[in-house]
Amino acid sequence: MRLAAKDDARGQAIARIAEVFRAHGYEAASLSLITEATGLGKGSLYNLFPRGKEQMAEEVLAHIDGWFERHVFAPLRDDDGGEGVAAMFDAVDRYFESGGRVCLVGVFALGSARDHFAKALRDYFQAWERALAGALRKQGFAPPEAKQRAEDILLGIQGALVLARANHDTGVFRRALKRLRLVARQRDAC
Amino acid sequence: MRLAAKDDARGQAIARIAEVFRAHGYEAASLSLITEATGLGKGSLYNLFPRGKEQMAEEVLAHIDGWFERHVFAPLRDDDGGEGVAAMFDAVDRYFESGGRVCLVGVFALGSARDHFAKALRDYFQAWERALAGALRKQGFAPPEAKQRAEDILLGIQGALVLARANHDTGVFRRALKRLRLVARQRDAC
DNA sequence: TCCTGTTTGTACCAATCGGTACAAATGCGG
DNA sequence: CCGCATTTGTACCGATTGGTACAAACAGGA
Repeated sequence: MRLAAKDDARGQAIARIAEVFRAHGYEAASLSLITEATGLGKGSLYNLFPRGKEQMAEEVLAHIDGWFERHVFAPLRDDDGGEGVAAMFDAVDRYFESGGRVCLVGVFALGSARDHFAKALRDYFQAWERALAGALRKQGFAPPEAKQRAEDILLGIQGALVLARANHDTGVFRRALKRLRLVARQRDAC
Repeated sequence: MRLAAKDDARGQAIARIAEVFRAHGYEAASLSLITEATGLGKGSLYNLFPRGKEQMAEEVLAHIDGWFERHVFAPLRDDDGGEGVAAMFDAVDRYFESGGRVCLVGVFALGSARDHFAKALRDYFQAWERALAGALRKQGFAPPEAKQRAEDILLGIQGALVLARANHDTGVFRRALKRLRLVARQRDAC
């Protein structure tokens, strides 16, 4: 098999595995679920990821981090006008399917897998918060204010995902996102 | 054993089991973990909870719901001045140990256990939101505004718990709670 | 003190867990 | 078309899963 094809297979597998982890958490994502979701047997799975489930989770986290780096963090950092923040909200809305999809990093953070992947989880949220705070500063917010608002926005997104999933209602997420867009713009919003 | 003593044993067991579910989620909370945490063997466990893990989770959820009903929802409903909302924030801060303890209902909501306990999860958040919205209306907020702010406060608490746990930092939770207290009071806050 | 119903520890169950071994199937370079 | 390395399916491993069976230990009432 060509190298590019192998990378393709890896990429597809990682995407499928990510959805299993997202829906079930780390511990409950059994190899049989992963086998079913990917169509790959144990042989293939352990050929692609010799260190097993742990490596799968690491690569899934790296994959997500890469996606956010490309579609969220980088646009925020390269932002000159105010369109970086707006782009972030658009990307977030698409990524989480307006609250129908949950945050894998949040799922890992709440479970007992947190300790094992502590660094990745922390890095993800910190990178996000720093990029967002930077963009808010460029919009004229004072540094402490920008940092506080960035934190509030991240926290609002995560909370909205929890409530949306608990209530089987994506409306919560959509309303929250609309309000958080204002928090990032208006000087007098909370 | 006297009936009161049996109820005592049940109560203690439920509290211990709750912490296991809280720390590990539903699927990953194995009977051996529960045995260890409670000091009760399988015999005792299945004597107290004949339907096994499922029943334990149900009773844990009911126990939590009862606690919030007594310490949060009822004070909110009986509120005449503004002290009901303040009491809620105090109770929440204590209960979640300033972000050091996670929300079991949130953990269940994010995991695959959500579908099995869907009603309990939904009821918990809806009861909370309604009680809080009612208290906010009594403080003079228009009904839609009160509902929106209640939702934002719940969502903020859940999000703060996720971030606090991901970052190993209870500061996020404390800052969020301070800000949310303002959201419940100030007319011009977001 | 005996009797009876409850509580508890232990052995056991089939099923599944994550992971390994390895031979057969596969695909590519020559 | 051949030879060789990679990829894959399958059988298997010990450990652990949630749950059951049941006899021994225990309790309180008479």
